[in-house]
Amino acid sequence: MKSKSENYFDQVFQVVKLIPRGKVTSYGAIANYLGLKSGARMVGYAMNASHGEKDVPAHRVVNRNGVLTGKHHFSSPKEMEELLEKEGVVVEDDQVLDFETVFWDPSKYLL
DNA sequence: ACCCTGACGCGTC
DNA sequence: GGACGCGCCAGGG
Repeated sequence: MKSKSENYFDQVFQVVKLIPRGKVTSYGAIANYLGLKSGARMVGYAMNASHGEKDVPAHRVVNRNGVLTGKHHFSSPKEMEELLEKEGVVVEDDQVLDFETVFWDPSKYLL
């Protein structure tokens, strides 16, 4: 047992794993869906731990602005936008275009 | 064992 | 309308 926090870490991982291909979501949306009082911050920390998780597409998680904030955490800064564009998500200047269109809200699409 | 920093978001000034 | 601070947790040096 590492710690109890791993519990909510796992919660975040589950949701991220469920993000459909070609869609993106925001840290806040996940936090809101999980009801994390601390907010998006915890989601961010959780993503940090998602490094070992192979099934966690962290590249589909952006901030509320649609900006690829965590791109620098990948093997290569370009990897995130490449992965997204590969899935059909248009990214320009580290920002997701048509963010509302490709936005996938867990609490809305996930019951 | 302590100090620091870090994938966010929102309310206020 | 822009800038700043707060809240919260964990892992690393």
